[in-house]
Amino acid sequence: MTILLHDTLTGADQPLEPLEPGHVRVYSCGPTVYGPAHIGNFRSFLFADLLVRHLRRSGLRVTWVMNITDIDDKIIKGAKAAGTSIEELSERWLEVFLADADRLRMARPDVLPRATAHIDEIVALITTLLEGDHAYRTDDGSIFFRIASWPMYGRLARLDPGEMRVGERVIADEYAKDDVRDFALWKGPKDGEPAWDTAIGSGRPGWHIECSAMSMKHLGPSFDIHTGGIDLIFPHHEDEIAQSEAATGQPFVRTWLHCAHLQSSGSKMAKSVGNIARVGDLLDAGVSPRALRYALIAVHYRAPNQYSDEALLAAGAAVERLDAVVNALDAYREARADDPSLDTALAAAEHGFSSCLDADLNVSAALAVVFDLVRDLNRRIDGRTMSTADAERALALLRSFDEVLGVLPADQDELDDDQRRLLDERAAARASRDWAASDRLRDELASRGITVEDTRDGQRWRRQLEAAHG
RNA sequence: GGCGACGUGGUGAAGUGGUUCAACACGGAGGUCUGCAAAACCUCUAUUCACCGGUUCGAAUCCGGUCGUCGCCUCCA
Repeated sequence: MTILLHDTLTGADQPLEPLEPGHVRVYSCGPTVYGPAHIGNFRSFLFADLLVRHLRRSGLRVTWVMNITDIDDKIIKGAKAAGTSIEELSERWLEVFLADADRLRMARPDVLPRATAHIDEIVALITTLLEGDHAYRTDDGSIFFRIASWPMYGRLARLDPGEMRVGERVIADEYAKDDVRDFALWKGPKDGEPAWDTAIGSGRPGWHIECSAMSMKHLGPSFDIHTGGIDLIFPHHEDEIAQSEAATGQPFVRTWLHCAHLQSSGSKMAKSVGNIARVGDLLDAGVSPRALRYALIAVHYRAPNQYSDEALLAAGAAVERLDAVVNALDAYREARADDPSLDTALAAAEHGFSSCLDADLNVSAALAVVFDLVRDLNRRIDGRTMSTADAERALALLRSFDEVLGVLPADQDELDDDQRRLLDERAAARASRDWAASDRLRDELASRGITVEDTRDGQRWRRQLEAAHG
């Protein structure tokens, strides 16, 4: 089926038609590594992750690029404050970002290009813009993009350049720009700031130009999908379009995808609002990374996602429901003929799940399909109507869904020797109907993070939903 | 001031003209099963979709208005 995606530029759902059939090129605006990303940032990264995972599960090859901004005002300021070098600071926070991303099970992008490693490409791009008279130099060695040279400016954000209030709240003559709306491609050298000596002079790259340079370097002058948070539409992505298309004369991006904000206590999660939560802090406090991931991806990407402790608890409960059915299917043994009605149910669920995600990544509806299937499977488990092979096929489908969702426990999860011994002892105690010992051992295992349940298939165990166990 | 998104139950949240359209998850109340639990299952938990008009045989879904919320216009995922 056709995959439809809601393009910010046209405001319409567009069928995904990769420039190279079967191969989708995706660029996502990544983090500025000057401190720990908050979970609002991760909502947008995980939305891209969900997209990439769904495309791959749909049989498409995906090249996913996510930039790392490792030079900018905040990093310079942060390094100064911390008394370390810019390289040390950005390296440190890049590691934290990757660790957080791993813990939230974000697929690792195929390329994680860094701005400081692409100075040549940035300089080349700016040179082209200068030659085309789309850019100009100022006395301090800075180079600006000339918005007046690009009539399409404002299309993405639906802003009329003449009506824009840009400049009202900034010092308009700070850089002696021709027009207050013009934006910096290259920032001239300043005392105490890093600078690169290049063909266009000494200085450092502006923020917008790095994304143009790196996306086109790794994905070509035109590529399929560019993602980011809704707050990047203007000016960041607007500027990317202007400078990229002015330089290449080719359409930059086919489909622009923007996710709405993660909200907390009524407004968007942002450092300046002071309502941020961080991955590391939450996990240290015992929040399950799988529950956190679920909470961040379960709402349609274009709708604001209300984050709260309550939402996190609800997400955890939903994940546990999935854990329970996976566990039950795993333990299920029944020597009987296959139930032909199961395949019908599985096929319907597969179709429903894929269709929902095809429709502009409607993950809420896809999850509804999953939970409908879960209820059906639980009924079949209770009724012992499936064969062992049926249960295996059902489990395989749930694991297949999880290729996109990424919230199920790992497949090959094993108890350690100590836990295994306790579980075996408990089985023996139960065989001799020693309930006191059985209950004591159950408590013992619970204190080690293992929940034990008794079923017709014998003891069934699963890990409690905690950070340490994930 | 300009632009954009949106207002569905106790909470989060699907659904954008009619065939279960009020999904799904969480929470809550009962019940079944169980040595006890847990999990699971069953029943119940919005005659109603911000409000007011209109279009239509028919609207949560389309149109107009009102009120309200959020976002962008400035670094920002």
